[in-house]
Amino acid sequence: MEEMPDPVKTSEDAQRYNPAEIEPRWQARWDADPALYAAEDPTSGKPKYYCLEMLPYPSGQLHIGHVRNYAIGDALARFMWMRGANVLHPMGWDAFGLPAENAALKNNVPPREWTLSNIAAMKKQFRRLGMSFDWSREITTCLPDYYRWNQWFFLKMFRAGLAYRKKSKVNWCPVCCTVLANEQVVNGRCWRHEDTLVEQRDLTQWFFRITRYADELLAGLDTLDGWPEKVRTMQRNWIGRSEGAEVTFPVHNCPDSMSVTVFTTRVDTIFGATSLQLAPEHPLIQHWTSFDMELAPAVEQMIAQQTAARESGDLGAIEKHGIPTGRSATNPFTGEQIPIWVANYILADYGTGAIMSVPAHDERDFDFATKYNLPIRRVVAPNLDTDDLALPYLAEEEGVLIDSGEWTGEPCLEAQGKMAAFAEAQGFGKATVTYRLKDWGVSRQRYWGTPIPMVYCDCSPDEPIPVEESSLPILLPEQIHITQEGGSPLGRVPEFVNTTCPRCDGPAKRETDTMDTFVDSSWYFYRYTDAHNDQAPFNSDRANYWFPIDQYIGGVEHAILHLIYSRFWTRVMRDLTGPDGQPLIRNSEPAARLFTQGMVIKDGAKMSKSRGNVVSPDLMIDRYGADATRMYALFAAPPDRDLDWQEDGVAGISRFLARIYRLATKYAALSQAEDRQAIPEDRSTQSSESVRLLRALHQTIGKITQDFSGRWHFNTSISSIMILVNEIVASEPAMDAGRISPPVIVETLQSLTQMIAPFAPFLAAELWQELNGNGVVFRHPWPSASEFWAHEDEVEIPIQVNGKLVTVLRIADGADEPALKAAALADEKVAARIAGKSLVKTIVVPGKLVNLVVK
RNA sequence: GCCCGGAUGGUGAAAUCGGCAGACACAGCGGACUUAAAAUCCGCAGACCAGAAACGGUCGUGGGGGUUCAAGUCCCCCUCCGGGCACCA
Repeated sequence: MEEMPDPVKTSEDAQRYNPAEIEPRWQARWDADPALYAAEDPTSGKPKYYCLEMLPYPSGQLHIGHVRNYAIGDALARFMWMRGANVLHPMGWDAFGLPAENAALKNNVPPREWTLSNIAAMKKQFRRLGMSFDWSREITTCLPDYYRWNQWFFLKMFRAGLAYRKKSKVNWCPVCCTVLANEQVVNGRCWRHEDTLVEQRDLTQWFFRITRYADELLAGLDTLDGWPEKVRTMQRNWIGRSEGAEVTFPVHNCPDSMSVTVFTTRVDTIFGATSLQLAPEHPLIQHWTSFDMELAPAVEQMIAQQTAARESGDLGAIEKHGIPTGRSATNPFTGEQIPIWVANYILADYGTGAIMSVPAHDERDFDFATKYNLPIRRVVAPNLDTDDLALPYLAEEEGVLIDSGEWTGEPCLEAQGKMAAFAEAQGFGKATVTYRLKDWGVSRQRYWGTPIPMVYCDCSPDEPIPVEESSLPILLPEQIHITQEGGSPLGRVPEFVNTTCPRCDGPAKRETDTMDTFVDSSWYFYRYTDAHNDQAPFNSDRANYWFPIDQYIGGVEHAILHLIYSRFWTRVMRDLTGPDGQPLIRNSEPAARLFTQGMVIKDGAKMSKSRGNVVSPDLMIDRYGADATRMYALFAAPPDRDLDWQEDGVAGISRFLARIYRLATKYAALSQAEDRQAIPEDRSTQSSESVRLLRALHQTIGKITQDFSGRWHFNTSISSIMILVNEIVASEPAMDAGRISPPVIVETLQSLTQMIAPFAPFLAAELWQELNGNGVVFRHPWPSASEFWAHEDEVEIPIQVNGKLVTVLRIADGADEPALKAAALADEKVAARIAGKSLVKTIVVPGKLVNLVVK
C-alpha cells in the first residue's frame, strides 16, 4: 500500500494503520500453526458446529463473489469458536470439469497440471484473505484418493439398482461435446454456454435413479425450516409431483389389440373426453407412421417443427396443432369411441405421452377443440341445476359431476378417487403419481472426470459388468491427447480401454465415459469428516458426529443442481450399509440450515469480463488490505441481498479500521501495566463518562451477539461497532484527562477487538497482541453483554398529537402511564398544540410513545 | 400463464413485535490544521414552502384504496424490476 521507503519509524508512524505490514506478518504466523483452525475430536466435550461454504471450482482466481461467500462463513466460524464450539470449517476443490480440458486444448497444458496450479494460486489467495480453514482436511476431487470413492459409490449404487444404463433422448451440448443432465439445461441452453442451444440425441447413458427418492425428497423439504423458502419452492417445482390416474383406452378395430394409456389429473372429467391426443414421438404413432404413408410425412413435419422451435427457444410461441390419425379408441368408462389425434403440444417424456382431451374443462383442450371443431361436452358444474356456464369450467373443489353415469352428482374430488379405484378394479387403469423430475444422467463424453468403473465383455452381451471393488481406483490415464472429436477421449487410449473381464477373465473393454462433476460435490462434505481414510469414503462415527451440517452457505444458483443431488446422495448413503453392516450415515438431510448469499454486482450489472466491470480481490487487498475488503463485503448490504461493489466504500472501511488501530495503539500501554480485570457492576465506583462508555460497549456486545444468532445482518453489526467507535472517539478527552479509568479503557478496547475479530481477523490479532490480550483472540471467550451496564436511565419518548410528532422528551426509564401523560401535557409545545381543543383519547405505550388525540 | 423475492434520500442502506422514517456509511458541501496538498479532525445534509436568522409549515418509503390513536411495516387492487418453473395433461 505504502510504497515510500521509510526506514526510520517515528512515533507518529507507529500509530498509522498499515495492513500491508500487519497482514502478511500474521498470515505467516497462522500458516505455521496448522492447529489454529483444526477441528477437535468428538471427545472435546464442546458442542460441535459444522460451518461450511460451498467449495470453489479451481478456475485459477477467486472472484469477489467468493470473497463475500467465504467472508460470511469465516465470520460465523470464528464467532462460533469464540462461543466455545468445536468448529469444523474445511475447504476443498471441485476440481474435475471441462474448463481444465478447454485449457488443455487451448494452451496444451495437461488438465491435471492446470488444475493443481490453479489450486495453489487460489489457496494462496485464501490465505491472504485470512480464511480460517482447517487445511489438514483439504480435499481435491480430481485426485484418486477422492474419486476412487465416487467409483465405490457407483458400484454400490449399481448393485442396489440405483445406477443403470438406458438408451434415451439426452441433452447434448455441441460446445462441451458432451451430454448434460436436465438440471444443466437452462432455457434450452447449456448452463455453461448461455448462447448454445442444447440438442437432443439418442444415446445409451448411465443414470442414477433419483426418482426412487422423489417423494422423500419432496416431503423432506417440509422439514428444512432452516432453508430459504425460495430454494424449497424451487425444488418442489423441479420435482413437480402430480397426482392423477392412468386410464387405458383400447384402440378400436385393431388387430394387435393395441391400446393408449393416458395420464390425467382429472379422471373425474372422463365422460367429457372427446378425443385422445398423443405426442408425435409416442410409440403407437411411430408404429402407424411406419406403414401409413399419409400420416408419416405429417408427423415427421410436426417433429421437425418442434425441434426447430426448441432450438430457437420459442417453443411456447408455436401454435398448437394436431393431425387426426383416422383411428379411434374406446373410452372404458362410457364404451364410446373417440378419435385419436397427434398433437404437437403433448410431451413424449411426461406422464404417458398421451392425454384424453376434455374441452369443456381444460383451457388448452378447449382451444384445441374449438380450432378443430371437436365436440365440447360439459360434465362438471357448480351444482346439478346449472344450465348456463362459461366454458372452459376449471373448478374442481366446488364442482360436481353431471351427465357422468353412475357418478353423476359426486363432488369432483371424491369422484377422482372413486373412479380411479373403479378403473383399477376393472383392470383398465389406476391412481398414479407423475413427476417432472427425471433420473439423473451422469455419463459425460469427456476426459477430465471420474472413470465409470464398468466393463463390457462378450460373456455378458446385455449387461455391463462392475469391476471388483478391490481393483479401485480405476485411474484416469494422464498425458493423453485431448480432442473434441470422436466421442469420449478415453476411448482413444487403448491401455485404458483394454482390460480383463472381472467375470470371465477374457478380454474386455472399459466404459469410456466419465461421471458428471456433480457426483463429486454430492457427498464431498462427508469426506471432510475423515479426509484421509483409505479404507472407506469416511468413518460412519465421524460423519454421524458432525452431521448434519449446522450451516451451509453458498450461491442460490445451486438450488436445483448440487442441492438436490446432495440431498439424494445423502439418502442413498443412509440406505447403504458400511463394512460393519450399519448404515453409512444416520441423517436424511445433509444440512440443517442453508444460507444463500446474494450476488456481487458492479454498477447495477452482473460482473463479467465482456462488460469490463470485474473487481479483482487481489487489487482490493493491495489497496486496502484483506480486512477492509472482507469487512466491506459484509457491510455494504445484508448477506442475502445483491451487493453493489463500490470501491469508495472499501476505502471508508479502511478508514474505520485505521481509527480503531489508532485508538487501540494509543492506549495499549495501559493494558501492559495491568491485567484485564472485571469491572464491578457498581456505578458509584465509576465516573459518568465511564458509565456512558460502558453502556455503549455493552449495548454493542448485545446487538452483535444477537445478530449472529438470528438475522445475520452483519451490515448492522458493523454499523453498531462504528457507533461504538464514534463513542470512544468522543470519550477521548475524558480518557486523556483520567476521568475514565484504565480498566474501563482496557475493557472497552479489548472487547472491541474481540468484536471485530470475526470480520477483520488480521487487525484483531494485531490489536489483541498490542492490548496484551490473553492467548489467541479467536479462541478467547466472546464478551458477554451486561444488562446492568447496557441499561439506559432515561429514554426518549416521542410525543404525538393526533399522530403527528410534536416533540421528544427525555423521561426516566420505567415511567408509568400517568407519569408519561403528565410529562406530555406539561410540555410547552404540546400545550400550544392542543390549546382550545378537547382531549378525547390518550394513547400511552410505556417506553415507546405518547399520542394525544384531540378535537 | 403459475410460484417466489424486491421497490425507502445523490448512492449503499437502517427501522428485528404496528409506535420518532432515513441509523451507520459512501459521495457532496462548509470549516480547522497545513506554505500547499494528502491524511486527520469538527460541522451541514430527504424534498418543497417561508424567513436575514433563529424558529416554523407542508409533503414524503413504486401507485391507488382500506384498517388503526398510529402504517415503510397489516389487508385489498395495480405498476415496475429481479429470480424460478412452464405446451406438465
